[in-house]
Amino acid sequence: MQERYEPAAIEAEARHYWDQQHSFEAKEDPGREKYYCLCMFPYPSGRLHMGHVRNYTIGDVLTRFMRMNGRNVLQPMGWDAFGLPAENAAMANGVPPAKWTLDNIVHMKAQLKSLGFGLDWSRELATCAPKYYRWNQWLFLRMLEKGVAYLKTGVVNWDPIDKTVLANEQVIDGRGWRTGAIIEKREIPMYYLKITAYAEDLLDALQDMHEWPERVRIMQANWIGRSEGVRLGFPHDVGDGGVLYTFTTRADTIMGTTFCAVAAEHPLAAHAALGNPKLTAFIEECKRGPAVEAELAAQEKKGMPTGLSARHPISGEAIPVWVGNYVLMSYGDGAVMGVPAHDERDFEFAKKYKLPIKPVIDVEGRPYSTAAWQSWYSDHGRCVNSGAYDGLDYPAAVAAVARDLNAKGLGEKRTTWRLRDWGISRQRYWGCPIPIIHCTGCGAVPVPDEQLPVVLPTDLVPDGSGNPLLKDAAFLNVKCPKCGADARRETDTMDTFVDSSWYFLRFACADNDHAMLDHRVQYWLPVDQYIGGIEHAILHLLYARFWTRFLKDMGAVPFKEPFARLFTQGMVLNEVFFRKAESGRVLYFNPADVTLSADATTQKRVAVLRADGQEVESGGVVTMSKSKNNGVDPQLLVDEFGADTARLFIMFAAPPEQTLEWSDEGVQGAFRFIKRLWKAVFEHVSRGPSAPLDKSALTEAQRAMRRQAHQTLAKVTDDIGRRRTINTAIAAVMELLNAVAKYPQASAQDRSIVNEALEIAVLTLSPIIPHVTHALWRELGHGVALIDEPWLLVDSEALQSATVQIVVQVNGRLRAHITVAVGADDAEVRAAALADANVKKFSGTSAIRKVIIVPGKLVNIVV
RNA sequence: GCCCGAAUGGCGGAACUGGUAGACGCGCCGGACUCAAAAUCCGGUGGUGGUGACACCGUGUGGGUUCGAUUCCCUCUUCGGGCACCA
Repeated sequence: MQERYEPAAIEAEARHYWDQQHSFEAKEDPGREKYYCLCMFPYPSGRLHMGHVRNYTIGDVLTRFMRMNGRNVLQPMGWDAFGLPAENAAMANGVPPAKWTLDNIVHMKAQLKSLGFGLDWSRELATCAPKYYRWNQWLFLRMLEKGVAYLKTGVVNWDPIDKTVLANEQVIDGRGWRTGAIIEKREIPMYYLKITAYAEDLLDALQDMHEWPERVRIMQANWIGRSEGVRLGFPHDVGDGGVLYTFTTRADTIMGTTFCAVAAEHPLAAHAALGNPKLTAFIEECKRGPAVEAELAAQEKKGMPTGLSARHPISGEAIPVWVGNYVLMSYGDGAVMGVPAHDERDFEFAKKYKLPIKPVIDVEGRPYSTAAWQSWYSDHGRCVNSGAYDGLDYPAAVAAVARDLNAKGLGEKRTTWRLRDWGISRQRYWGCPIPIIHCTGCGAVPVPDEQLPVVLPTDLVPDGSGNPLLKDAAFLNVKCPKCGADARRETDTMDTFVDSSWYFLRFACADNDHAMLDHRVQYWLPVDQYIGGIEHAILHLLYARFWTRFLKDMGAVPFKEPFARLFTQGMVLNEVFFRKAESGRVLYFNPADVTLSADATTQKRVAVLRADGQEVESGGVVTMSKSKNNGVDPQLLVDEFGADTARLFIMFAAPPEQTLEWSDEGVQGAFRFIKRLWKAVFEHVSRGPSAPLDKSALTEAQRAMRRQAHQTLAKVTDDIGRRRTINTAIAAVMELLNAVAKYPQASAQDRSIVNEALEIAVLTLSPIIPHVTHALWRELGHGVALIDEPWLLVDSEALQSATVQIVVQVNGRLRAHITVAVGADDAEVRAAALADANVKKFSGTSAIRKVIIVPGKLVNIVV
């Protein structure tokens, strides 16, 4: 065995072995239990970043672990290859998005291979390939047939200079990122998918998904946002008269209503604006406002009276109608009843515009003052100042109000959802074409199945001025499939979330050119373990759940939940550095090109771009991403220390579920540990083979060493298999190796014990650092490659111990440790604790009031 | 603004079901080896007081429950993720 640890040669050799053996090519085998482990596929942005390495290492650890535990594993990989960055790169470099994307895939695939991930590359897919996206188109047509896909107008960001639609990300402070032009909003026709039809099932099913993190289930439930409340109507005489409908979950506060507020897009607002230039201007201002909900909600609440009023449905009192910039047209009926006394937003609004505040709920007699908002004002309580409802509690009051409204034909109990239908039309080139043909005679005609796929041209280069497909005659001009007349292709493409809503199914049958899915889906799916960033907790995962439900309804798959178990890895963060040009355009600089120092006089931190010596601004510590240019290339680590060190380091840095702020301090430690492991095995095998262990003749020291080895095996098995805390698994093996290094080897039996401990260390580390352990396992004298070995079993005999240490507290404070026999009864433990000198000192002469004994662990003496 | 998380030594983190706070690693300090350095090995390392045994303080803030709270409840602060066209 070679004395020096040389990662480059060792890693190449191990990878060569796995390639030769086709170790990771998965085969359907109905006789074996399958394990489908999937990491969210990457966007091919150019190079891997640490977030990718973290994600794929977690997946690889679990895959290799399950494989050694006897499962037939599948771990595939593909590319989420459509999207905006390719168009941006095209504009910057003049290269077609297709070429840029495919080049990136080549590079990133080589990087993934160099990290030793056990991926089945025979199933590789890219969403930008016609053989993949034709099935997007095919399924979209099925959705159209079933009315699940439909056409409706939607609002987009319009850049008036570039005459193009911008993504939310491309709008910075209300201006276009390239032009600096003030962004307008436009309404255009778009295709929507009726995810709301599945809202109830998507919500209810979450309750049984115990293998998903609770926080994800809570986030999805809140996103779907089921609200039980009352729809209530305020009759009015505007126009020919009508009813202004609002929705509330607090019908018990109905008698506290002092105004109504409608969205700027509400018909009543439009009516009131006629001949009212000030209101017209306000409505225009609201409509111009931000499209993004976060900005909308954060902006100052503004309103303006319409001059109209409606009648309170119970009291008949006149209620003024306002336009409010915080009212969303997309939720409920686009109008709210204003109860300032019991809703914080309404309170703020009423204060600002001097509207009356009328308390109608008494919360356990707590005082009410209109001077300032108190947190309990929105709590449930009993109705007061509410006429017939006085004295009723929340459920009784809501029921009574609903009943009364029902009798008047002005409302009823209703369930409202926050979830909206999914708009999938994008006015972009680099995406999956929507298979529709526009004919002046026949309208929007679906492309017939036999003409699929509608192939996206790959040689166009966008220039920022609109969708290049609009200028591509060969793509644009077609004959109408219905009447044969000259017609025009739809140039909108699909949201890239469509691509990622079913790729996990396609890995089962990526080679099938005749059908979207086939029988192999039934063997491999659902995904046993899905792993990806917490940032996908809502959108991607919800869309995939919806898509799978549609496929089930079609009879294409036999299940409705695609991911049996979900693991959400924490984000890898890094500082962002940027400069803002006068045009408003923002340029990001990679942290690797920035030098930090402290200003000599002010001691304030200064960030300087090395290339030009000029200052850059810091944008805080955020997720590593292409768009913020704050990724760290893992290749630097792989080149310097090898893939095993890179993998070990990122797994040891933090628990996989936790956010990780990037720092490479500690990489040396990971490298040092692998070297120590190598050296330990080297020294052991240099002394020649060790004899089989004789378990019947062990000294106490030998027993202790064995106990630690098997405790470590048990801990690693549990940490990887159940807890998914790979960091603590590594720490446990480090402790074992420390103990082995200190263990005196006097006899042949000692050598056998060390041999066993080293085997446990090498095998348990193998999912994490597969290359070096592959080599070490062979050096330890095994003929079978480590990848094909079964996981080791804990020897329960080795875990046994005659005594146990117990902690003794006096009044909850640690005062002593005592050692007692395993299985000692409470009286013995109590006597031993009370006999301890330090315990006597602290309990003194005071009477013992209570003794709490936790068997095998702790004694607390209360005096 | 709303929803979801997080906060523990100089740093990353451990403490799994309410029971020894700081495992493991980094860094730092001291020592061995070396002409020297690197590498490696050994020892120390939360703060304060004490020669010492040891004692007191200590898990973002303020409160609460408990024999006992990093862990449970309430409040606030800061940071991160999401908010429907970034993926």
